[in-house]
Amino acid sequence: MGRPREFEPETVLKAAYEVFWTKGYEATSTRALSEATGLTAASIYNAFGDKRGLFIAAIEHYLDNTLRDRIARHSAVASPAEAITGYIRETVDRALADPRHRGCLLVNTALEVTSDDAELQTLVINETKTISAFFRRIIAAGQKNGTFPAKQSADDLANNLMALILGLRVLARIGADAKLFDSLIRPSLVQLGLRWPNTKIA
Amino acid sequence: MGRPREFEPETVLKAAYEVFWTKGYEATSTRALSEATGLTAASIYNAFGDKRGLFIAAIEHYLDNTLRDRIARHSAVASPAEAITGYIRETVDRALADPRHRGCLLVNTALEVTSDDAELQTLVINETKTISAFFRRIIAAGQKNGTFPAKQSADDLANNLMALILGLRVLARIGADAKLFDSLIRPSLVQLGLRWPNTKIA
DNA sequence: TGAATTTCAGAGCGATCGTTCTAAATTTAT
DNA sequence: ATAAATTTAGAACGATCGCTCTGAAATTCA
Repeated sequence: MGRPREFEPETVLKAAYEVFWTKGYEATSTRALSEATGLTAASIYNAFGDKRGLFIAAIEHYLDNTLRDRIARHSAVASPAEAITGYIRETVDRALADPRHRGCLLVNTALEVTSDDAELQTLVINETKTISAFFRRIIAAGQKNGTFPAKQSADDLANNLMALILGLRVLARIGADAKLFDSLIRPSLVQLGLRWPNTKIA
Repeated sequence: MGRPREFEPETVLKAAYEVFWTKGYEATSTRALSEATGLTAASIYNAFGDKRGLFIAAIEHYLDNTLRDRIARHSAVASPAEAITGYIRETVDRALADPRHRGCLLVNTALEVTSDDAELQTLVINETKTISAFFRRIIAAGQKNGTFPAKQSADDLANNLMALILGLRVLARIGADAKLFDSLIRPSLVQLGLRWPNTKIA
């Protein structure tokens, strides 16, 4: 019944989050979204309700493509040590590879939009919980099999890494370099008994 | 020569950064700034050039009042251990005391405005350097007099703390609680040989 | 006192904002 | 075929945006 949509939701959401990621929520106009997605304003409002609705859908798609995907891949790694260093390595490399220093859409959003938006606030909170839960699982497993020292709780160590990642994302946004990333990561890994080799410059 | 200004620059800048802090740069209208400062649009543009000019002046004033002031006060403390725990304690307490979860204006700005604004980008970068320089001074002194272990470089430890503070500010913005703050801070302090007591709930 | 100078108040500028409307196009169900 | 349903395109809506203009008020130097 009715005329079918002419666009692929995934393509549209990808295009949309790229714009939001680059310019921020407030600075992104609905016209810019029309241009980037190829949809007219009517189609956007028909499918997503309003600008904020598209934003939330786009963020969810972003999280599936980046953060959640990354956690899933590194959760499947056999060694706890490799899971953690691999995850952080990938985060750093991605940050260094982005010439536009866009940081993390989730973190950017957290700071720009959430002050009086409870729904977005919980969305961001839940993702930070997802990150520290990932770290906690790996660390607990590593402590159990003796890879990691067990003097501190897996909870504390995981939250410490999670906050460090958030800080790293802030620094990524303002264009920090490999040397700084390596430096700030090292201490938090040392206490897990891990070495953090310097990032090789491409 | 000419009519004198009727406003106190400090009062105006304070009122301005309160608005920017609460709503973000893009979401703050010049009319909101007029209302908050008590100045007419003409006066604002006369004194600060444009919205961005007022923003930069307001940020500078904010930094003097908060971050730089805090660093100065804790730099003057005799014991390196107290300097560091005191600084972090104050940061956490401030975050917990703000019912509006405004986080840090500097960090909020870093993520919202800087993507293609070189001037603001350097402003933010310089402040992160100020923070880690503060930590580095204290840690180096503590390592020299034997308070802190010297196995890791003061540079790495300082950058680690600085990034942790940035992450903490992100979490403050989305309303994290004392338990999470305590948890994430503890590991980075343990490796300095410091204890981090749980925040007492007021 | 009278130019010169600067600030203030408030209306108003064009541009752009998020959003909606009208109507044509395209489909499914009868 | 035809009715019902939905999506498209593109113009257009009122509101608000950052900013400026006009002219009166307030000061300093002569």
